[in-house]
Amino acid sequence: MKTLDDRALVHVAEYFRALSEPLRLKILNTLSDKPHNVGELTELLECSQANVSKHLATLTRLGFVERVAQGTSAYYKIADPRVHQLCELVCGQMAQRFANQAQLLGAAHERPVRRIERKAS
Amino acid sequence: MKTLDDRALVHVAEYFRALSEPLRLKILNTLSDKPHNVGELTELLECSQANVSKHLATLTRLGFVERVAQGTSAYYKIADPRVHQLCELVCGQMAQRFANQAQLLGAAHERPVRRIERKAS
DNA sequence: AGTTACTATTACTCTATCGCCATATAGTTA
DNA sequence: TAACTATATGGCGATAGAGTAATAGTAACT
Repeated sequence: MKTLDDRALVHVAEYFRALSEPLRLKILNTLSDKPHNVGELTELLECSQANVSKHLATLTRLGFVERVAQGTSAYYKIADPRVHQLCELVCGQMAQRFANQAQLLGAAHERPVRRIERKAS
Repeated sequence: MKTLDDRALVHVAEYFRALSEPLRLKILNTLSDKPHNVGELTELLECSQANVSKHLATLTRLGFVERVAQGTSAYYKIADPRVHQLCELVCGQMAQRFANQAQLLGAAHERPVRRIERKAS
C-alpha cells in the first residue's frame, strides 16, 4: 500500500467502486452458491434483466465473475473467490463498529443502526 | 456472506463506496504512516482544504479514521488497521488479473488494464 | 426462410457526489 | 472585545452512475 502511485490508486478505487452497489453485492452473493444465468438472477434478485446484465458486465470487466455461454443462455460464476474475503473483512469491520457504538452509546445516535434480522425467501 | 439481508448489504456497499475514491485512498495511505492534520494532508495531497475535510468526514463517519482535536488543528489517524488488509486484497486481485492478461495477450498493449475486447464490426 | 427464448446494448431520466468557491464555526492570542 | 488561524460546511456546476424501456443481437428449433 505504501508505494502505490496515483494510477494504481485509481484502479484500486475502481475495484472498490464495483463493490459499492448493493445489487452487485447481491449478485456476487447469489453466485457464491453456484453459477446462474441471467434469467435466474433476474428472478432471484427481483429486478430487470437489463439491469442485471449491466451489472454483470461491470463485474466481468473487473474480473470478479466469469461468463460461460451455454446455448442461448449466459452463465456467470465467481472468478476470484477472494471477493468473499473482502466482504468478510468489511463485515468484520461493521460488526466491530456496531459493537463499539453499542458499548459507548447504548441507544440513540445520529445514525441509528437497526439490527433487525429479516429473511425473505 | 450467505445470510446477509438487504439492509446489511447496503451497509457493506457503503463501506466499499467510501474506498472507491482515489483521494480517499490516498488519505488513508498517507495516514497509514502517521497521523496528520488537515493542513498537512492538504499540502501532501496537493488538493483543496475543503475537499480533504469533506473526505475526512466521510472516512470518519464510517469509522476508517479517527479525529483528535488539538488546538485549532484536527489530527486524523487510522482507526481500524484492517483497511490495509482490504487494500492488499484488492492489490492482490489486481496483480493476479494483470498476470492473467499478460499471459493471455502477450503484453503488446501499453495500457492493458480494463481493456475488454468487444466484438468489432 | 420464420419463430421463439435469452441476453446485450442503446437512449434516456434521475439521483448522487466530486471538486471548487465562499462562508461559517471553533480555538487561540493579543 | 477583535484579529488570526485552522477546520467544517453550504451552494453550485459538472459529471458519473443506476434504473428503465425499447431495441438489437444471438442461438436453437420448426
